[in-house]
Amino acid sequence: MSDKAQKPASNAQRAVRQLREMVFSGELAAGSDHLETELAERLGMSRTPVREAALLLESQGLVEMRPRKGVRILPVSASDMREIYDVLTELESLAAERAAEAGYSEPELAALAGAIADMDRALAAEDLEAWAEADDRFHAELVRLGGNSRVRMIVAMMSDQVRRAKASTLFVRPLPVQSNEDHREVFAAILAGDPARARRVHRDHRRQARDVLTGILERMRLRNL
Amino acid sequence: MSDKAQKPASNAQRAVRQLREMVFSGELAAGSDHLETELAERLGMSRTPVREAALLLESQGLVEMRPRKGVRILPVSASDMREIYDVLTELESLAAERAAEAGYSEPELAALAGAIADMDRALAAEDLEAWAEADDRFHAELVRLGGNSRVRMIVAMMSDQVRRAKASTLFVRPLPVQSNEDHREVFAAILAGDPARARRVHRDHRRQARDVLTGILERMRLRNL
DNA sequence: GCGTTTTTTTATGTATGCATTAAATAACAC
DNA sequence: GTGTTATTTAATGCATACATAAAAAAACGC
Repeated sequence: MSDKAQKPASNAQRAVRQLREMVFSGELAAGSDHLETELAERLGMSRTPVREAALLLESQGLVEMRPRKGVRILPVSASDMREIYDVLTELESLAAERAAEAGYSEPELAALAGAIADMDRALAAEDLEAWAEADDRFHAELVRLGGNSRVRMIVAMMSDQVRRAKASTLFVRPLPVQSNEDHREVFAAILAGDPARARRVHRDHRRQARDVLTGILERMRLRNL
Repeated sequence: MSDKAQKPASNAQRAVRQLREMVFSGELAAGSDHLETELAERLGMSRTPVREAALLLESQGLVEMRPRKGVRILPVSASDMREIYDVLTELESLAAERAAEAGYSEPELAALAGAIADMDRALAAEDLEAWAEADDRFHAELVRLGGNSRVRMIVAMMSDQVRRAKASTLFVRPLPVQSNEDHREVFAAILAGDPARARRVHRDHRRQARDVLTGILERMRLRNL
């Protein structure tokens, strides 16, 4: 059903993928600079595809290219996080509303229900990594159901930007019990075909998340993300 | 106060600017394909900076690069337009809300008021071009006042995508009398510090615009944008 | 003629070379 | 030693060369 990459895939594409991985894993630390030549060597290719990849990542807000300093991995501050969450809140709420309007049948919402179930399981087992993974899945699926490809793209972009910060704060946050409640309610509203409720609930859910996360970030400002 | 580009500006930047112009002016028609070499020649530079520019424009959704077909200028369909307006509606409404929360003083809102005045003038003179320009200015300023740099970027991106379509439909649309009313009301709500009203009014305004525009596009589907 | 295979053409993706210029270092005056 | 100027170093931005692969054209079999 899902064959990701059968074809060779260009070096530039590989560079994008690998650089993203390196940023998310922290192998390229936030705030650090890296010369094009250095990155090219590390990826085993010439500067050209690396440069193209860096340009793309720059347009996505993950890095910044400065004339002589190299590629800088952009840190994410608390105020960045607030901005990003505000965007996510608006666009995901829209997606929730649209999903509720679309009148999906229960089987069509299976993926969403699956993500919720996984989050419950993960929460019970106190497996935060698994919870975070299922949470991502829930939000991605919600946006997919919203049926707006531009919303999907923008949300993916913004999610990338918070991914690092989320990972670092995951174990500092309170157990996301309320979160699971919220997700269930969004799901119920979509299934019931109640757009206004879906929007409102999801909106409040995201606002909540934003405040928790930015609060933590402000408190632990020592280390950059 | 505002010096755009004193320094030489790289070829790649020039390529971005010029290609954008060419797309907006229709010199590069929607749906048409252009080889990198051809564009490079037209811009008087080598393929490298042209390619970088095209890559950027691709990430902004203006063009698409297909392996052997060249750079394709993406057409904007009615359903694209609906997607884009939905995004604009959400994010600009947020900006309006935040602007109202910020409690700007009247002088700080001068640019916004200026845009509204210009729109009134243009409307009275039935100068639609001038009206469209002032309308753009109003929306850009509103988003600036919202104070979220990511919202600003995304809105700018989406606005670019509709710019061509707006130009083509400008003279088919009814005179935007209601539009001016709406803008004045959004302004009043911001000045009065009433976030909920600013959001609601702007939201309705955008929805309205979306329906008008997509309606027209669906009716005149003959020519691509 | 028409379908198939071979050859040719050509656009891209990538590597590489090089001029430019910013930064760093050294030289120097005092 | 410190502030200034000259020199060196090195990273980028761009041009260019080239291998690859896809499409177009030609050759061919029947």
